[in-house]
Amino acid sequence: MPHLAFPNNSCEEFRCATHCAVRPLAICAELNPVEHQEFERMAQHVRYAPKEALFSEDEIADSVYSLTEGIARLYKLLPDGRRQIIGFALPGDFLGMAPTSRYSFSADAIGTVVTCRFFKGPFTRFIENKPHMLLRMNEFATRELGQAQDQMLLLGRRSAEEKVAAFLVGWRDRLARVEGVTKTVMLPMGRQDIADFLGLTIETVSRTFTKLEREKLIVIVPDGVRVLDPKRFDALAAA
Amino acid sequence: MPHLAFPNNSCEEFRCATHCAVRPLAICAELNPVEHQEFERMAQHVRYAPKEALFSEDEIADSVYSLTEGIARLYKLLPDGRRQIIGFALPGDFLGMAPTSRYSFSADAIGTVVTCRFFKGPFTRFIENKPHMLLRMNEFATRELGQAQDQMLLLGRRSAEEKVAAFLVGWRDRLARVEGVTKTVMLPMGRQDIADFLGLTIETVSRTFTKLEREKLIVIVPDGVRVLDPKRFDALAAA
DNA sequence: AAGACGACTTGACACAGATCAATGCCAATG
DNA sequence: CATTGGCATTGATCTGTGTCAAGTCGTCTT
Repeated sequence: MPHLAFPNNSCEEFRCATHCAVRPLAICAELNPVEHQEFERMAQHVRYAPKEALFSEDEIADSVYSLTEGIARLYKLLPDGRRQIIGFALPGDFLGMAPTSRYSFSADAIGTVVTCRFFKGPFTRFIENKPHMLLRMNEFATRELGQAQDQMLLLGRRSAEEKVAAFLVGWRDRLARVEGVTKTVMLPMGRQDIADFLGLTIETVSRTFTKLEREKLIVIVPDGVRVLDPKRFDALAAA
Repeated sequence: MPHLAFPNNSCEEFRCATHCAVRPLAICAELNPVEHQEFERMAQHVRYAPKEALFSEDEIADSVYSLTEGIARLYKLLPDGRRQIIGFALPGDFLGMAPTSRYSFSADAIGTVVTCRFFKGPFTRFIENKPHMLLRMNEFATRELGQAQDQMLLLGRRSAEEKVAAFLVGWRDRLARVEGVTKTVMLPMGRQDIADFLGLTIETVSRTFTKLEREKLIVIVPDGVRVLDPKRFDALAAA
């Protein structure tokens, strides 16, 4: 089970300020030292085992989370069990804001995950008189909304091959923000997760990977793919 | 061409404070009188003819908009012309926030539309030291994000019949917020718009309407549908 | 009133992707 | 080292929705 660049070493016993590798990306990036200390005091650092739930749809949304290590899958279910993954959360991502008092989706760990957890009451009191923090939350929400809109275009109007190509390009670019640029794209999630993210079946995802490999656009490696022809590949993802 | 309850009467010559029917729903609902007066001074009240663009994807995003009358369609295009409608904006909705300096989607009027337009510079300066305004923007963004996630589930995992039923139920409930509860659901958008919203073709949408009518769930009327069996209908939309 | 136009509906057929079923692969386990 | 169980792949077939092509209906134009 791969953890990408987010290893298993223990986190709880350190102050976030001194170790948190993704701080510049996270919601708390712009806090001054004194604010950050107060923020830290509100935080619980929580570790989750692979497949463990951070929270589930329809539960009372009492907490928000800043993901610091690992990757989470965010999804919604239909009553009959059909699943739509609405996103994968990376270190630095902020989770748990809901339009109602209950979570509007479920989140669980892929591999090991570590979060900073904040109870909503103290968190709300902390931010509500800090305009720069509110602006940052707005930035995060707006970026997520943009991603959601891109995904609607993908789900509604792209072919299976375009979906897979666009997914790999988008994932590669998001990984680059936390891992730096790499030649092979790590895929910590399974084929079923990719299928449920792209609105396809696992078989179609598998066939499409194979097809892209036959066409010499990618090579499939354990836990990832290597992109052979980034030019042609980006073109396929955009079209 | 229907305008629902948002008639064509001129708006520009009134102050928003004295006439704006959707003020309680809008971004500016919680401003105190003095703030609101300043806010008003920054606003241009702009009227758009049917099919006219408010703004287009990739343009420099110099303004934000509060929709006060009429309905707008928000969409993204692929290079080959495939279109995905990412939402329909109703009075009270707030448009134009983008994750970059350019609009991430296009918006144009369905029927006649009136907006309050704000240039981004003054708008940002106005809100950046008003926590209650920033909180309200967060609420709006979070609500929109929730809608986008529901739509991903719809696009990725629902059948054509479920898509159409869920669309009608969702639209009916959103209309109820501005128009009040009605027995017949007005549909100011055309079949092609509905198709591009649901990730279907116009033919499939048309056939599905006909099928729902044959099954005595709805009656198709000019510019809308009447829901006959709300119980059974809501069930279909949820499942 | 006749024509033209745009929006919608309907039918026949095609195909991308789903479904069903078998097989392969490998890591964990006793 | 054989067995198990979880993924992933591949093949054969089916089907929901797309595509193509007529139609219908209502409204606007002249």
